[in-house]
Amino acid sequence: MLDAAHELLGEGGLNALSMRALARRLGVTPNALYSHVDTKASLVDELLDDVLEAVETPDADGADWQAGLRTIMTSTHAVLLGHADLVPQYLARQGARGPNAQRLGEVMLALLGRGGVTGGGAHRARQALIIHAIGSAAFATPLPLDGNDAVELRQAGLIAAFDAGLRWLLAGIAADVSLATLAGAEK
Amino acid sequence: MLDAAHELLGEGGLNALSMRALARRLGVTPNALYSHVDTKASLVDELLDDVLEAVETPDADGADWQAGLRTIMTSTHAVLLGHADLVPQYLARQGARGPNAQRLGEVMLALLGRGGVTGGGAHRARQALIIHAIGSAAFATPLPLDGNDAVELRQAGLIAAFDAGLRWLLAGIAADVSLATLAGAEK
DNA sequence: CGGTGAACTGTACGCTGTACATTTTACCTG
DNA sequence: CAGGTAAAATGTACAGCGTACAGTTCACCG
Repeated sequence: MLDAAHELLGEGGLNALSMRALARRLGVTPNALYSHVDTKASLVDELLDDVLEAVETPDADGADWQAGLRTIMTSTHAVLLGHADLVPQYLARQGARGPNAQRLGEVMLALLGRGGVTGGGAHRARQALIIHAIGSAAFATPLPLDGNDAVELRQAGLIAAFDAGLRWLLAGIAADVSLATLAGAEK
Repeated sequence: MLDAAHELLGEGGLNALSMRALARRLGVTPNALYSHVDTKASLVDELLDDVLEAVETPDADGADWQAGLRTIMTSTHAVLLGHADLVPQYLARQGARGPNAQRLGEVMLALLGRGGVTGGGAHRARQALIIHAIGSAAFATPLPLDGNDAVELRQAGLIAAFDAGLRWLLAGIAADVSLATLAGAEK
């Protein structure tokens, strides 16, 4: 059933994913779906988290924590770009409901911790990174009226902007750590 | 009519804003609305841009361009927080359709230019800042199931995270300018 | 006074999510 | 193999949605 839902989403976007269309595809009456799913919103939540399974998680114990974060955020961004319809929903859900999202969040915290970012600072840093990744993907959602070629051109620029923003954020986070270290050394 | 739409939005969120409900409030049949508005989506677009009128625009020729950007982004963030329902839509629209949004975007470019950020770099910087502001607001959208007190507590943390991210971005943007200046001096 | 355009109405279509009571199906236990 | 039980699917139904279409009212201007 989730498979069929993903198919519909891929073929006709979020508009094509109605309970009735999904039931039709499965050769079943619409209400049968409610034996497997509480509500349409929760269905979308599941789809949302499914998508994140494709995100590439770096080894949390690797050498360079910043590179690790860059990998995970870039991969998240790329994956979300492939599911533009879902992204606005995602932000409103704080991107943190399903198990996959949770796993990614924990890897991020671990990486930050290995860089010396802990406690409230780590949560703030993680949130800024998440917002940047999801927000950038949402920004790339093609408007219905744009042509296909125009879309691709725009996407190249958007990816460059994503990359620049990601570097700024990571640099800022790392700089804060240095500051804290210096302040600690002074004591 | 836009006033009535804003009222509905304020009272019952996006769910309460249906063409039929709006018509009811105006004492009119639903179809009468289509003499004033192309489609519901375009109505929402207008509402969206209306909201941005409240954003505080600093003097683009003021002393400190970074402070100016901080003001405009913080104000945007605060304004959007008051209209949580609209924010996800906003991101998907690239927040750049209406005249108010356009005006804000130009002020941002002007401020960046005064800091020596120009060309493609300025567009990337602006985009990162916009994404951060809108994305942070979207992240703060209260989930239906949360209690009111829990929401307010969370919002305090979210605003702190917004602030931290904003500083990181600005610092990164400013640092890039210094680098470019140094590189230019070397030539 | 006649005409023109905007505003509005009534009717209608096809779609949405989902509640309720009922029936079919699959499986486990005695 | 028989009987019970729980999951799954069904038919019917409701209230709502956005909006297309054709026709009417009405204010205003030449």
